[in-house]
Amino acid sequence: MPYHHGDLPAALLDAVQGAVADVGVSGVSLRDVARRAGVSHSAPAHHFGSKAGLLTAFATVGYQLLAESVIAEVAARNPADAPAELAAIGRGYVRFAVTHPAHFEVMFRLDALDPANAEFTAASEAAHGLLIATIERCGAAGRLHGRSPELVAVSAWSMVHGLSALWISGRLSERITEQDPQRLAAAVSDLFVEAVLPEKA
Amino acid sequence: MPYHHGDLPAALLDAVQGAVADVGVSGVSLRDVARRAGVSHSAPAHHFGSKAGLLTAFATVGYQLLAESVIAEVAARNPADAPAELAAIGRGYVRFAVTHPAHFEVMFRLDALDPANAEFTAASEAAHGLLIATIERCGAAGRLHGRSPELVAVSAWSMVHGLSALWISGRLSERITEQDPQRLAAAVSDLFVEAVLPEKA
DNA sequence: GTGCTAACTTGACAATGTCAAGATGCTGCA
DNA sequence: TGCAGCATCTTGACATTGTCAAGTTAGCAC
Repeated sequence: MPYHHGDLPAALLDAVQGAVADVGVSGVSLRDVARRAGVSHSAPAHHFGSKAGLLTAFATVGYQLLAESVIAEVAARNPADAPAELAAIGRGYVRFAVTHPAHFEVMFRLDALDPANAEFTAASEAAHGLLIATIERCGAAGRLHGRSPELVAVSAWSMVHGLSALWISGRLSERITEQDPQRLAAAVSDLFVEAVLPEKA
Repeated sequence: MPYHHGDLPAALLDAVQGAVADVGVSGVSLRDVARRAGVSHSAPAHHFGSKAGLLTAFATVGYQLLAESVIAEVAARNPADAPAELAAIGRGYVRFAVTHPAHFEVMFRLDALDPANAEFTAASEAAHGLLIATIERCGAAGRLHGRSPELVAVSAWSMVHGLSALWISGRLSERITEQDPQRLAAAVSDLFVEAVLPEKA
């Protein structure tokens, strides 16, 4: 174990993921993260300033992973039109959440983060831009049927965000027969697009 | 300040609300709650067993308030049919969340709660039952248009839950012109009902 | 009044976040 | 090569926290 780690910040962010998975976000401590990375108890604070700084950096990685997941899902589906692309975005959003639950949970614990952090807000903004661009293309294709783009964007975002949050909380899977979150996400996304953005008015 | 408080458990639950509002869920401590109620540092643990016990009791009250808000909204609107009732439930859900953000946040911090608590699960179940009953009545009225009741229930729940969570997080109001969450909730609920449960297929 | 029991306090302990001070080793420059 | 500067990481300390054991107070049945 060399004195200089090589890339301790990255190792610490990995350790956060493990800690969240093991003890939940509320149970994460800087000292536990340090132990997992094999360094002294105050090494995390040296690199990230504070506990909030560490979690904010972890959440920033989360937004980057979210954007990657959405982009990958859209690319894989090669959607025929803008509404199909919106459905793919929904699938990508939920797929990110269920494959990276630790990141997802931390991303929305604003009271444990430093919301003014520039990289954090930039990453959040970038991910949100993907949604807005697709909604605008739905409008350009005449598929909003007179509805406000803002309203459609908020509704779509709320739906996939709520699905992700409820699924991760376990509250949803208790009350439903479908146990595959990906299939559920596809069904919910398709329902929204078919009902709200149909081909004919 | 008498030795016997009268109703210290209720006073402690009130103190939790104030503490969450002031310092966020992550910042709440048993000792701070005790100080706010004017009692010794371990009085909360005496009544609620542990920090998780206190927060679970607070979340249980939250589910009761949620059910009350939903029922009040339905009663106030006197909906003409089951889909209109579903829209009213959506409004009531979001209204609860924005008027009781502290309760709402704690209710879904499963890692800080005792999810096995019987009163907690019962209150959660009761609130959920309101949604399921209305969805079933939508089905009986032929308004599901062949869709699975489960899928419609999950979609509706996800949408209002996501809207509530995003609004409370502040992430939503930054990116939208509508600044009245009640109007936004009404618009989103109506959009869902009009698009997914229209009068004619 | 006299026990009895629930309500609450006091005191202690290990663990935590943060800060100051120190130790270590890389890196550029003579 | 040698050395000065500096980022990296450690050590040690302090106030605060959650929890538990033991003690104190007061309502209440008889």
